[in-house]
Amino acid sequence: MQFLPQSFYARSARKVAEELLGKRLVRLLGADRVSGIIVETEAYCDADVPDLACHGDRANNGRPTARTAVMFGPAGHAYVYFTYGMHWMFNVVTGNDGEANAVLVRALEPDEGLETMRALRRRSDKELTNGPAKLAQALVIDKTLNGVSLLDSNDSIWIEEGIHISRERIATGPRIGMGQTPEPWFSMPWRYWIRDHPFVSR
DNA sequence: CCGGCGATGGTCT
DNA sequence: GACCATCGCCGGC
Repeated sequence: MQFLPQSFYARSARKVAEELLGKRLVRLLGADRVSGIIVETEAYCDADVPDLACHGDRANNGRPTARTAVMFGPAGHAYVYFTYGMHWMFNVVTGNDGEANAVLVRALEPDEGLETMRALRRRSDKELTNGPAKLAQALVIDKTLNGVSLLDSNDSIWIEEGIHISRERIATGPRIGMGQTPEPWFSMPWRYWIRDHPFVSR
């Protein structure tokens, strides 16, 4: 297996968000390998740029809280948080240790473990992983994975090399769900996706 | 099939 | 009360 090295993650969130497109997110469930190709991401708290859309900058004046502590830790770890009373979101920590940096993985193209995903999601195939909470459900991602390392297989979740995505196929735009977030953060084009891909979330 | 809308309901503010 | 969302239901094409 080719685990992405820590040096891949220890860069700006925007760079990592763009380069995660085409990589393979793998979850090991017992003997079952469940995986998908990453097709949509969002950068939060990019290095040295204040980001009021980001938990790490919005909460507690940019200081860590119990919820956001992992974001401030070393790159290459999972930041998993809970929202809307029922959904888990999977992020990867990027940037420098001590700074809040992360990339939200918003959608996958299912690859391995289709039968497992179908049993977990109970939806049509195109609805298996085309949204951040959907892919968390399809890969059984919850708070028990908050803070674990993605740099080896010890915690049954990691990211591998996948398929190459040429620059022409990458689209960018404002992030989803900005709500009352003020400008300029509301419109910052820190969402990345594979153009016209059927598993992108909207 | 697709878009709008209300309900959902834990955690942190 | 807001929140990095989804689902079921309703109307329309």
